[in-house]
Amino acid sequence: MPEPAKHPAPDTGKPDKKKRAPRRPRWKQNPDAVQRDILINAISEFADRGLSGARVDAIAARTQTSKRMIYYYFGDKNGLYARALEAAYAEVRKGEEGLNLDHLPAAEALAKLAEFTFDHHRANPDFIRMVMIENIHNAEFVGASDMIRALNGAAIDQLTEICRRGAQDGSLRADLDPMQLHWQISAFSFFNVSNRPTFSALFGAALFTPETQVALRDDLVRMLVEAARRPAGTDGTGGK
Amino acid sequence: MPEPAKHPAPDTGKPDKKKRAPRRPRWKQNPDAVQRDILINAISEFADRGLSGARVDAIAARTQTSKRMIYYYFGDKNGLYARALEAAYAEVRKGEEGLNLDHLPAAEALAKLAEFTFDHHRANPDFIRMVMIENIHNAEFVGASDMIRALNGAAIDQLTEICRRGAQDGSLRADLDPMQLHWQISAFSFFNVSNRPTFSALFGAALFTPETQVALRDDLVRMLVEAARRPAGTDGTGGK
DNA sequence: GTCTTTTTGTACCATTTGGTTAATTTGGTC
DNA sequence: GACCAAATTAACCAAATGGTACAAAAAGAC
Repeated sequence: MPEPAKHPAPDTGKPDKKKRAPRRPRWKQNPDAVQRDILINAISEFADRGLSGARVDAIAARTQTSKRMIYYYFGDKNGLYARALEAAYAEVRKGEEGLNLDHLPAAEALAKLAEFTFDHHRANPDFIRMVMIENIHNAEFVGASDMIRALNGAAIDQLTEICRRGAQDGSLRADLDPMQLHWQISAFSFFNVSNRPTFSALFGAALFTPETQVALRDDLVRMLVEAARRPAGTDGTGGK
Repeated sequence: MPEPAKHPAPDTGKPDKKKRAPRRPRWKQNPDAVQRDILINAISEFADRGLSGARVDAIAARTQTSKRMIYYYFGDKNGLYARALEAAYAEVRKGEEGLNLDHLPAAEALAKLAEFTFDHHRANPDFIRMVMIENIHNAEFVGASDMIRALNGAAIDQLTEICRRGAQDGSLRADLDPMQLHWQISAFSFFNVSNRPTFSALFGAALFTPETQVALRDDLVRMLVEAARRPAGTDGTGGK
């Protein structure tokens, strides 16, 4: 990770306050690193304070660069937010790549996907908060991003494939709706992170200890997979 | 609902712009109605735009009264927000009163409670959005309100009672945790409203037609109640 | 009625905040 | 090494915004 280029030397010449010869410190160009620096810190600030609550000056202060550069590269606050949102999606997406479900029996693939989603959401609270903020703003920016739509389309495709295999070999109900499944998995996994503050404030932190979280997750996955199997004990495939 | 008291007559005297004798229109005092007017519109504005995004001037413009009165009654923006949050909780709470679960078998009571929660959340999007905003702000204000804590304690008590009865007559598993049940019911019901914007933007509105919502709800309630029953088909109580 | 307290409207202010102007340096090219 | 576009810094600005000062009008006490 290349440093965002700053302060190579505090300027050897005298300060010289006069308008002539302001004698600024030397610096190196590094547009990519500067933009990444800005985006990373923008995500933090937006996730912390929301779109309206975030301050451009605060983002600038977090970075190694200046406010002017934010406007130089991203136009305005909303432009920065839109790019930060996409960056957050992309970042989270990277973490999903390792998951390989194709070789697993459908029911197990479903269980593994749900389990992974729960853990992954939990590990990326800033991303969750960005999505919360988007929802407060009626998904104005998510809707405008082709990239984000493509990313989520892939998630549905994954589930569609699982459903197809499950229906084919009879391990899962044939009338499952991939979108509804996605909705259910997301609901648990998302809520667990998004509403942790109010839930903790009202009922204490008991549900959020590592052990309880695992128990909660496993209960939910079991419940979900059970519901996705054939109605009664018709079959038995997929039982580990 | 008493009108918030305003403009009973547009002032009979001449306008008279001079500093002397401004000659304002007559008005009647109605502190309660004015405060309610402010709170209702504050909830709308905060729910629409978030705590930082909401503008005190915009709230004032929504009311029949003036910005000055907001500060007179609520001190500052945060004070108004805190009161609006409490008012939103209280308002939603009122809608929960009719629910009478004590005379139902435990499993049915659980089903009815879950079903009701789903519908009730769906019918109160502004309340959900206030809670979302609170979560963005780390539940700072929820945590500070005894009233809100009390309200939610009651929700847990309700579930505790159901669990007790269910364990006693064997219709529900004995190891159920009321708080976890509350978490599960809330997760579905809350997410369904809170994340509707992004979900719609990404996957279309199919999941949010009235019919699909009912189907979604019933699936979830069935799933949840099924998981809360005794492990296998041990018993059979509660089957309608 | 008169005096005090509460409630309301108008105009205003200080600060914050998103955004900009203009100068300066870098790094490459001819 | 002169020249130029892209990158960067520093200082600045106008508008928006939370909050107030002040005076006037109704209500309430006596």
